[in-house]
Amino acid sequence: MFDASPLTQARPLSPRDGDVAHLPALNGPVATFSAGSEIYAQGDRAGTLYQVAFGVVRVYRLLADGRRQICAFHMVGDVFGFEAGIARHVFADAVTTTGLRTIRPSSDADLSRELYRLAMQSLGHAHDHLLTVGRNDAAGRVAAFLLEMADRQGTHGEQTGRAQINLPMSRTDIADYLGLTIETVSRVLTRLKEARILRLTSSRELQVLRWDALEDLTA
Amino acid sequence: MFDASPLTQARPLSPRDGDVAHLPALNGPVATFSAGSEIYAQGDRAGTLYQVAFGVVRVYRLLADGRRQICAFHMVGDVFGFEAGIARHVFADAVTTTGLRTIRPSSDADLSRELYRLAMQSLGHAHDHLLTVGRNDAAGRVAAFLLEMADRQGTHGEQTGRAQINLPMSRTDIADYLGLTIETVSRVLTRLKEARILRLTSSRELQVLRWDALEDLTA
DNA sequence: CGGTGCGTTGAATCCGGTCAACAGTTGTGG
DNA sequence: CCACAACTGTTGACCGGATTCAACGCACCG
Repeated sequence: MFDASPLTQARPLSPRDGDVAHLPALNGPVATFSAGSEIYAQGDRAGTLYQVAFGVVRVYRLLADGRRQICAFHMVGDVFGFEAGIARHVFADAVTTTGLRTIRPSSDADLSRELYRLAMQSLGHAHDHLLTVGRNDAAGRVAAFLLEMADRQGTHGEQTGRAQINLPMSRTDIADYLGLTIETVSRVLTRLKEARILRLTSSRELQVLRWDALEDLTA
Repeated sequence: MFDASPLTQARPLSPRDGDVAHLPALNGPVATFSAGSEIYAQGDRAGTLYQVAFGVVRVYRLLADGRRQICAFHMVGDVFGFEAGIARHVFADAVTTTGLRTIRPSSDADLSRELYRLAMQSLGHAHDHLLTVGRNDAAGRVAAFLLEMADRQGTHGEQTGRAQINLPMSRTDIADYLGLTIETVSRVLTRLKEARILRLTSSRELQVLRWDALEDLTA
């Protein structure tokens, strides 16, 4: 459809760019959260940062009528919990059973430098995500989502067999991440299946048959 | 056309405490950019931060086919230019004639602490903006945009006469900020006029007659 | 078994996009 | 000064994609 010019790379910058942060917290104790349990809520006192040891976390904002916008999914190694002020202005809870290490920002120069870099990665991701939500149709958003998940699982571009992606989150979560409805997400996935771009091995697991086709969809 | 008012931005939703930053750069020289001129481009080497002395800046991402998503408008006092890595992954250029002071991040602890806070404000704004783009219809997005502009100009909630909002940017800019088309933006504005919620004094200036109605639209 | 949560599929509706024409403003040059 | 072009913004008609509403399949679990 469109050829991606080298300048305008729409590809999300993978959080693995600087790979998993080597933070002091990596040695700390791991707190376990069961699927669906709250990590923090809007209005809570901010300050603590978290690093995902295992599992998946969703960070989101809510509207009064229940509409939800998921800002990001956080997976192994990711650090989240950055806030501008004294209070949380987003919610965070565990998608699956999740282990977290807490980080208390110290005055250590090297540490805060590293945390700054990680926070800027969050900002970069937010910008990327804004682009996909604001300027892609339903198919493009789902494609972008799948490519992001593949990146995170290190299976992006792998040949058949290794091209497995598993989705730890529900259709509702995906829809709320992409600004769509669950029905639309479902329909796009079946259309991608019918177009031989994906193979849906189960509702939470799929195979990518044609990466290039997926990338074309994100335009 | 753009008066540099004292800018007492009292944010109702997100607690954006401590407005204009008191940064050392405030005393530095101001570089002037004419309307439309580029400040930096995607791929440029990152590192420099900027503070707006006067005027308006748009920060955006581009797709290969020209589609654009504006991430943020920056006005007097705002600091922008934060990046995760060594290279820019967004574009920035002047909407109107704009003056900028440059900030080179030093090792000063207090400065970096302040810059960290400002960077986190950018992250918070990105999350807010993602919510409006992802979970609001056209009217809700335009309403959210107008409320944001009013906040920035310190006219939010003011009675008739002071309820003037001026829009330094074109309809195209607004559309690319909200993930809409210029036609839709225009239609929403005329509908808001017909509903006696706004009064359009000119294409770049309007009056808010009913703030509550605007806020209801954002749901 | 029936209940519940999750996902898929279908049909009808509607909102926003697309295409097109037109109006208002600014700027340029004869 | 006027004529014209170029740009920006508005409005209309039509269309299509995403939502809405609804039914159904399926796995899991009491």
